[in-house]
Amino acid sequence: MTTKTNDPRMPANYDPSEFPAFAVTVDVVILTMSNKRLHVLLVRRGVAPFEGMWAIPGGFKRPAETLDEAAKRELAEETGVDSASLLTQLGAYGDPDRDPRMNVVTIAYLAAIRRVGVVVAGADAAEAALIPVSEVLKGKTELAFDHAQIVRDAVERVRVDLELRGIATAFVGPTFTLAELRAVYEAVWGEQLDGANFRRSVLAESGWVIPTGRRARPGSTGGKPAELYRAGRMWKKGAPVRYPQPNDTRKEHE
Amino acid sequence: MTTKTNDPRMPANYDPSEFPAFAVTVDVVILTMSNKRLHVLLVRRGVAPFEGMWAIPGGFKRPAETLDEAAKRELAEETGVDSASLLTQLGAYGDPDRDPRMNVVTIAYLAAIRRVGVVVAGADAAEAALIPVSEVLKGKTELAFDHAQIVRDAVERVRVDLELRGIATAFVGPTFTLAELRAVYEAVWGEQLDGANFRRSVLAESGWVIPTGRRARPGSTGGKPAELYRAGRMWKKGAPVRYPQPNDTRKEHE
DNA sequence: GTAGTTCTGGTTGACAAGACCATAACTTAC
DNA sequence: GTAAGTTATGGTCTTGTCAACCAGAACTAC
Repeated sequence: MTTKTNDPRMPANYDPSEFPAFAVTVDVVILTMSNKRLHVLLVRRGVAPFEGMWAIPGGFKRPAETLDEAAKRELAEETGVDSASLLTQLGAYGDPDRDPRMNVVTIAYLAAIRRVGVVVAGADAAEAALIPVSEVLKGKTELAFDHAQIVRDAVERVRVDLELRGIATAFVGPTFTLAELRAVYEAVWGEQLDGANFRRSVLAESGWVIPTGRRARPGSTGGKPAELYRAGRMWKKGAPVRYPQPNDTRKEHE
Repeated sequence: MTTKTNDPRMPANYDPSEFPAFAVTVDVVILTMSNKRLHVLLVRRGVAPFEGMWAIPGGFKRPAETLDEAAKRELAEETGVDSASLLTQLGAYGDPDRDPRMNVVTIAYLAAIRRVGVVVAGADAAEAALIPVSEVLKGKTELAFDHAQIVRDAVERVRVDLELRGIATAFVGPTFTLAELRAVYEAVWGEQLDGANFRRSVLAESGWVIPTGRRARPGSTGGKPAELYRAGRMWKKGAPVRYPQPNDTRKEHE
């Protein structure tokens, strides 16, 4: 047992020159849409511990960089993307035994990217792949360390930020149809949204999406070609689309 | 010396046994209501650097404790409160030069307490006091390190969590009147709220506040004695009180 | 007693949002 | 070519929510 929950030698007041040393890593939960489902980029660990298991990419923070810079670097190393449309801090994870080797505090970041270009397997990673988040949430894909919890936290964060800040455009391309945008909401929330009402809500907030005047090519199944939009500036407050609240007054057939 | 801000020998791929060492501190932004205004508990630093300046309390994380435990410990050491009504992680701060002595990554926590009991000046702190947050936000009270930014982030967090999760009961006593609860919202948001509408909104959410049947003593200015409530369980989703949206700015588009 | 203050319940009007329908513009199948 | 299917987009209707406002109740101070 390596746990020393109560170390009697630990003084109540620390001497600044004699602090406990920690390793600090910055890990990034990289989310993207693929095939109408939310996916997370995972790497298969090539080294112990948890060798052979899936994990979210990351690495040690360098002393001369900020946390944001470290996250940006990790994202670029892993995907080749150098400018994420969304990259925010998610939280810190520092349980004593989360890494069996040593004391590690991890700062987790959340990244949303439009499309994964090259998926690079780094030095510690034997393989990299996009895994549906549902597989992770259901526990069908086990992750190393406490990374499953981190992914759960990341998805929950996306769910509320989608409603609160409307970060949906981070998941689609530079131009997109409203159906594509709606697919992001539906994938993250797991709810069907009415196309007409969605359109009205999104367009009501001026400056959120901007029509380009051009039209998309209809899909192979036909249909009226949709107008193409591009992302406007982001919100100041409130969001155009709300998470559907079950109306108790709806008809109760069965 | 342990500070090596730029080590050219740092390889791109780290060896796990040779990671850069960081000090990890856990600092707590302790907020409370006093005299109808939001206050933050600050300590005056007794040691260099920033000796004599105000700072938020905190200390080094111990290897055997979790981050949450560390925050709880710091809060107890500083205030004597052992069970905060609200204690959540706020974010991580790790800019390279935020501490001139060495590489320090700080995990900031946000605590809301009902009343400050004993304010203890610790080993590093010569003095402790409650300062109105407005003084910090306006820059009238300068803080050590990047603590001013941390306080700003904490207040912003409270503003949205008040709406999203209804954490207002964390700031009032075990029993309270609706006017007291309303004062929390008004202090944090800086907006006047209609008493009747506030009451309706709060009571609409069942289980959020529970009437005790007793009545408070009217204040010295008279008035009908208000009913006393106690906090129920917290929310699952949505909040009973929404941030007032100015209706006139809503019809700009078109 | 009257005046002032606070709490509490009621009403109303504007607006937001979901359910649903209708039509337009494309596809493929025949 | 026509018919059928699919998607986008605009419309209507109904319901619920919320802020503004009003009125009365219950206290204190004088």
